[in-house]
Amino acid sequence: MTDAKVDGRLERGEHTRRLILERAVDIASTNGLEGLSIGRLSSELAVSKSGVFAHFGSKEELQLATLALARDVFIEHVITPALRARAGLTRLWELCEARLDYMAERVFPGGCFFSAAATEFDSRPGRVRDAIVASERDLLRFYEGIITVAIEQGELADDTDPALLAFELDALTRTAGTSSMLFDDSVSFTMARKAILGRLRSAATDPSALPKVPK
Amino acid sequence: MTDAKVDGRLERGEHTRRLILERAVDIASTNGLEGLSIGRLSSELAVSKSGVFAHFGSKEELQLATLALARDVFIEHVITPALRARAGLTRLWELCEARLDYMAERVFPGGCFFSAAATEFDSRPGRVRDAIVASERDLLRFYEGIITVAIEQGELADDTDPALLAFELDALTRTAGTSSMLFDDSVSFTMARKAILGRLRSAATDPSALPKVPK
DNA sequence: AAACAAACTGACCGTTCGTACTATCATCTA
DNA sequence: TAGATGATAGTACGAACGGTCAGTTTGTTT
Repeated sequence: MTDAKVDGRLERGEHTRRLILERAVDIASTNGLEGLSIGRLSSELAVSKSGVFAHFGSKEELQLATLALARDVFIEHVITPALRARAGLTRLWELCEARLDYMAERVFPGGCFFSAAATEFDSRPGRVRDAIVASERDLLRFYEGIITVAIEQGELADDTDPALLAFELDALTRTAGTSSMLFDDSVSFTMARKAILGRLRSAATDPSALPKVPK
Repeated sequence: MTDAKVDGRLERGEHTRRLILERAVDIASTNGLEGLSIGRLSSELAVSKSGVFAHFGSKEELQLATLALARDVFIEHVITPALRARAGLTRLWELCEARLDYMAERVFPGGCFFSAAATEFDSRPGRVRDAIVASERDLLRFYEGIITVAIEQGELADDTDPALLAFELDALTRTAGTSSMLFDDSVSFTMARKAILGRLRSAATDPSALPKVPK
């Protein structure tokens, strides 16, 4: 972001900041953003508590920074792969697949970071909540944009409601993630894939453009 | 449960226990089961901390008792109304409606208690998690049982997969709840209703038996 | 080598956490 | 009315919390 880099290498401060945040996302993914504590971070990283604290100035700022890193990771694992696919229905399906894979891969040890953060802060005002809301809204908008293109390209039926379809695909994917954590199995992913494919085929003008629904 | 009642009235101990737990579910619904603290409970209720503590013996036991009360409330607002409806497709639709209503009514100030608890504990072993898993499994089984009856009654297509349809309906409903909290609006419920009706009509042998999909 | 700023440490503050132990209180029975 | 029993209060504990601050280390610049 800033001029923190000096010929490709991170400054000292920026380096430990990264170390702290990488551990922070792991802790927060299992213990929640509120369960994330500066003391635990410092002891696990063998860094003084005040050293950790100095990087952020407040716990809220630490939470926001943690959220920002998690967002970067999400973009890298989900958004970017989708953008590599051909615009329209292909990209939509790739987005669903990439997000399911990202959840199955356990990129964060505690499951999808944003699903956890969203339910944790959905009834608690503040800047952290605002940031989460913005992220979730962006994600839904991203779905909707892709769906709109698919409609314009004639791949999805004219009467498809982009916001509604986005909601449905998001719900199925999101729930698959938490269910797989809760029940500690992967059948949720299989079901989500079936459900998503079924829904897309029912909205597609040419269902054969999509992978077959697995039995 | 036990002989705590004496001719219809609660014993002294059982009475304050209720008071404590009723406040506990409210706090936990917004702050999480881990964010629930004995100290806060005691100060808000003007009861000594040790007085609160004595009822449960440990925080974990308090969490389990809170969960049990939340479960009772859920059953009262969702399961019981569904059971009043005619078995089969009617009951299935009533279950979805009742659960959406229960979320829209904000029975708990922090949104659906179980959705929050599930994501909070989905990666944290212990008795609390076990209890949550059991509840969620019971709920899915309840869906599946109703779906199976609807198939047997010829209301849903023979090739309907009960577990898959249960997963889909649960996902749409659950996500509507957290989305409505997060975005602070009610369009999520409208979308969930549309999506659920659309899905049920596609699986129903006689779609006209279901309410019309609202525009 | 001196100077300087940024990074980091260690000790400490006040508060709250869960939990323990003992004493007091209310209620019912003998 | 005396005693027993269970419910609640009071106090204290060690640990962890977020946060402060003065001082030391480190790396760069001159």
